[in-house]
Amino acid sequence: MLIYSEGDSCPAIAFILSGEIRVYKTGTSGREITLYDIGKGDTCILNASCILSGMSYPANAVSVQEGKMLLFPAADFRELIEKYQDVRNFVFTLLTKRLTSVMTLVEEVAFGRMDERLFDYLKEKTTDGRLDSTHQNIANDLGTAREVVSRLLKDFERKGLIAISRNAIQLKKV
Amino acid sequence: MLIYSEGDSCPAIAFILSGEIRVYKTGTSGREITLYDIGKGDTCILNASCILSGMSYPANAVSVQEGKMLLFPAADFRELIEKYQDVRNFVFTLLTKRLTSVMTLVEEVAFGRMDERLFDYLKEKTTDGRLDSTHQNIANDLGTAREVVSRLLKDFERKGLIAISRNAIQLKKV
DNA sequence: GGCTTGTATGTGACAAAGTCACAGATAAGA
DNA sequence: TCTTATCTGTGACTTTGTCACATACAAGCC
Repeated sequence: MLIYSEGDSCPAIAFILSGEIRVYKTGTSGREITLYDIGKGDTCILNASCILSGMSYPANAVSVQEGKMLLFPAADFRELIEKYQDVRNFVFTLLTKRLTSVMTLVEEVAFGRMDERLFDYLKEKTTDGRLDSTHQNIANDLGTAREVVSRLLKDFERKGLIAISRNAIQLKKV
Repeated sequence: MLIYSEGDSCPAIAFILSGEIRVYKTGTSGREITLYDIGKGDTCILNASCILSGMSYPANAVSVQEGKMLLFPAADFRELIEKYQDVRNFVFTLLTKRLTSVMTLVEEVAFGRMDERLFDYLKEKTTDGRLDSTHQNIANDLGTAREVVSRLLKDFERKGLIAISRNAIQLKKV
């Protein structure tokens, strides 16, 4: 489900109680790239920063896994920020973490090789050696084309690193 | 002059009085990409956020044009933040702007065509239709290789869009 | 002037990644 | 079983990045 689109204003700040949200950018050709995921216990900090700076939401957010979130009205959140130092520190820290992680993403996209990025992705996203996803979804996370993912995965399979089946990839043990 | 390297800690926050600073990332192959520039009146917000979150500097910063900056000790800055709402708003807003601009950079690097990015760069960096820079410096800003910039500029020249000379590019009027 | 040295630019050949077009394969329902 | 939608595979071609090397230009020195 779509939660925010680029250019939206933020009437409230969301604290994620369960589920998972993907924050991503879209290119003209229809390709997508995931900026980061937010899950249980996280706050959509982009939300917070929009509220505090009065700017509009600069990306898209969509729920990957259904879940619940607490929506805290913008005005009340501003009050919290004014009153409690801990809240301020929490927000500053999270904002810095996101800025840092997005900077690292720039580096990876600009200089990283696709095969390495894909393999790292598999290692990270896999649970018990298994990832249930389509090549298209993987491509949307990495910011590349579906065909590129399909080709590289086929290479990995030929090298005996993984096993491919429809909607799933099995990472083989070394 | 190198100001910060990736992993440095931040003992103070810098307010730029004159000159210009380039914040960039480096890849393993030696290629570079500029994340953003900061100039007169700007604050190195990455600095601020490191101070407030206790993290280390996640990029490199180097002075492009010599100038002066006011260094404000970290502890004093923390006090300022606690006392004045205006300072907090200033920091939140700047942090959000940077996060937004770096997100946009991800989009450009992931989906943009190099010829378009280069031409936009020329239009932006040019003063009175002239840019004094080497192909290598341009490549370092855009996150590509020198050869790519040289080739594309040659194409532009053949199309009559620019004139190339050593250390300078002249943008022709349409 | 010519010579040397360093920096900047040009270019061909090849590798990696993205685009386009289409062929099969598989799953889900009617 | 048949139809339809989704997912995956692949060849041909373009764009971008890498490597190797050839010029070209500027500045200082003899």
